[in-house]
Amino acid sequence: MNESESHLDLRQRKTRKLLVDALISLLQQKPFSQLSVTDICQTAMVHRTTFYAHFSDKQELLHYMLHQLEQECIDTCLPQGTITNPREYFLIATERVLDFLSARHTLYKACVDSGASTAAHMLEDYAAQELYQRISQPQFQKTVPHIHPEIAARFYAGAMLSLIRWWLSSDVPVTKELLLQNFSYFLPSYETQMEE
Amino acid sequence: MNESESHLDLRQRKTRKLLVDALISLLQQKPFSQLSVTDICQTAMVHRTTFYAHFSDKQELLHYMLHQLEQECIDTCLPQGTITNPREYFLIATERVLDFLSARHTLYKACVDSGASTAAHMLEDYAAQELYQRISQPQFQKTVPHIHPEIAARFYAGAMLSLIRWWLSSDVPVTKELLLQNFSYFLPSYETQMEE
DNA sequence: CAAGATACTATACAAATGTAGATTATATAG
DNA sequence: CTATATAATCTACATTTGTATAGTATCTTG
Repeated sequence: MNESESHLDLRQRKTRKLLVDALISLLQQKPFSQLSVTDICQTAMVHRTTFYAHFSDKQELLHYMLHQLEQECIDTCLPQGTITNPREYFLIATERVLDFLSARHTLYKACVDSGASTAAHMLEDYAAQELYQRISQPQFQKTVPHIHPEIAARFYAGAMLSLIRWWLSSDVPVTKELLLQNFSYFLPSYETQMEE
Repeated sequence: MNESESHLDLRQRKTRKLLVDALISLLQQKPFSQLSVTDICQTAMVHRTTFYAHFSDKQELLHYMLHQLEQECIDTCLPQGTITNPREYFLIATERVLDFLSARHTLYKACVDSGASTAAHMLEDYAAQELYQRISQPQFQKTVPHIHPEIAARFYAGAMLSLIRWWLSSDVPVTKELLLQNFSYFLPSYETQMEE
């Protein structure tokens, strides 16, 4: 998606950036449901017909914005390189995503309230895809033998994002440290059985 | 939610049922984004002003409909009574939810495509809540000692729904049996360590 | 069953939506 | 730099949305 973006006309990229920035700015003030396409275009200083040349409605703009946010999150938060220790890999990823979304808490909340697919929900599909590639590495597969790698990816991505969504949405029912510590309990240990 | 429904005026329940039925019927033909409130009201034979007396927009009607669907799913699929074997509990629940949603595949797909919160996503919050109550049972807690019960609930609910969503959305990449068998690998075993 | 409450209908209207066609401005390739 | 393609603007219009107000039908309570 990002690479296809770069092949866009300069004018198109400019227009989309203006619209996304306008949306983010307006979401700090009003909930998504109360924003009109007209509002967004006025703030973005883009003609309304131009808007419809890019997006079929405001929902589509929201998804486009979330898509970019997720890409940034994935790039930033998922550890690069070979997985030598799956347990550590998941813990690092979870903590980073938690921090990433916490730092954008206002925007995250606005998206959750918007009734559209939440950032976390869309993130899950991305995260699962990324995890799938990494989980396919032989190093990792040793830790969950006989398991379909995509099933493992979906399982851990879903569990991870579910916990993150819960933690961000609730009013901090437990500390981040406790959450991560509990999460680690469920993770496959490396060549050994669960410790206590 | 359901119990508050029953306290509604007869006329209101009738109107809501007509609107929900109209929505479900129309979703068999067009994607949600192409439905107008006017369309829905014509099909439902309900005046448009009446619609707005119940829901602020079509998204809200969609959520209302999904809410009912989820309630039915929870009631139907989650095993009742005391949990004597957590592993079996999760497996039964997963299989039943899978079957429940499979039987409503057209509607499920339409909701996923609608860009609104998917049924599965909203289901997750419900399922987690329900699981939380059951996981609080001492019988279950023995199997995951020292774990915050709500964290366990969110973890398993997220993982379970993630797999279900994946399985329903993809074009059946694996058999249902393999999915369940793999899922069982991740479940806490009863008073013993992970088997190999 | 009658009275009062309240939900539905009807009409009207301002605002927003989504689209079509013509014109202007700008990016890109040669 | 220039020609060409194409994106953005502008205008106009039919449709939809969301709301306000008044009248009609229906439910519920006593």
